Amino acid sequence: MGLDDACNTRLVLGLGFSSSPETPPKAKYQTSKMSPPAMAASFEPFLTLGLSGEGYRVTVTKMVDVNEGGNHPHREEPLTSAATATTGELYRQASPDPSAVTSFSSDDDGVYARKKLRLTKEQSTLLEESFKQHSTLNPNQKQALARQLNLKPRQVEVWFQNRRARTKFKQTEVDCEFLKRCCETLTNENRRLQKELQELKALKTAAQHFYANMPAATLAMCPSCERTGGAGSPKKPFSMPSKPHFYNHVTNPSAAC
DNA sequence: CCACGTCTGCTGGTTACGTCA
DNA sequence: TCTGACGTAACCAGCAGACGT
Repeated sequence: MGLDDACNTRLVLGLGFSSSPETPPKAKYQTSKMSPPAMAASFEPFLTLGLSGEGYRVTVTKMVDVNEGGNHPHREEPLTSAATATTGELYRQASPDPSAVTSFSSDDDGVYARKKLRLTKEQSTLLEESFKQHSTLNPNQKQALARQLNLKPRQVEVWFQNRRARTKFKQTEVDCEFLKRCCETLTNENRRLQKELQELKALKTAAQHFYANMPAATLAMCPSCERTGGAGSPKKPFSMPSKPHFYNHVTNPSAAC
C-alpha cells in the first residue's frame, strides 16, 4: 500500500459490542488459559478500523498494541489473537515479500485469525549466519537485522532466544550421550575388575589350602626371608601387593571414555 | 554508600501452528 | 482424509543487571 493510497482513502472507525460468534471476527484463543468456548460465549467489545469502500478492514477486540516499540513481553498488553493477527496483518501489508503472505491467512469471512509465521529460507539463512557470528544481539544489531530481513525487531529477538535455547538443548543432548557412554564404559570396567578380584581371591584360597596341607619337611625355605611357606608362617604364605594396581581412568582416559 | 523502583534483556518453560510421514 | 510426531514462532513468568533517584 503506497503513500498515495493512504492519502486518498478515508478511514472508517467503528465501536461496538457483540455476542455473536461471527461479529466481530472469530477471535481465536491466544493462550491455553483462555479456552475458545469461553471466548465465544462472552460479550466482546470490538473496534473496527477500515478504509472506506474496500477490503482493508481491520477488526480488533480488546486492546491493540500499535506501538512498535512496546514489544517487550513484560510491557506488552495482553492481546487477543485477533488483535495480534491485526498487527501481523498490518505488517504483512507493508512487507514486499510474497512468501510472508502465508504467514497470516484469512478465513472465509475475510477475517484474519492469528497464524504462525514461517520464516523464508533466505530469512532463516541470514539469521543463522548472524547467529554464527554472535549468539546475542545488541539493540542496533537487532534493528539492522530486522530491517534487512523485513521483520519486526521483536521477531528477530524471539528467533535468537529460541535459537539459543535449541543450541543449549542440543548441547545438553550431546553431553548426556557422552556421560551415558562414560557410564557404560565404567560399568564394564568395574565388572571386569570385580571378576578379576574374585579370581584372585579364589587363587589365594587354593594356595592357602595347598600350603596348609603340605608336610613341613617338603616346604622349601625362602632364600630371602628364610621362612617356609607352610607351617612356619601359616598366616602369610604369600601376600598381595600392599598397593594393588588399579586402573586409573583419569590418567588413562582412553580406557574409560 | 545504600535502598528502592524502573527498564531491559535473558532463560526456562509452555502453547499452538505448520509440516510431514 | 485423518492422525500423531516433530519443528518452531510466539508467548509468559521470573530473574538479574544497569541506571536513575
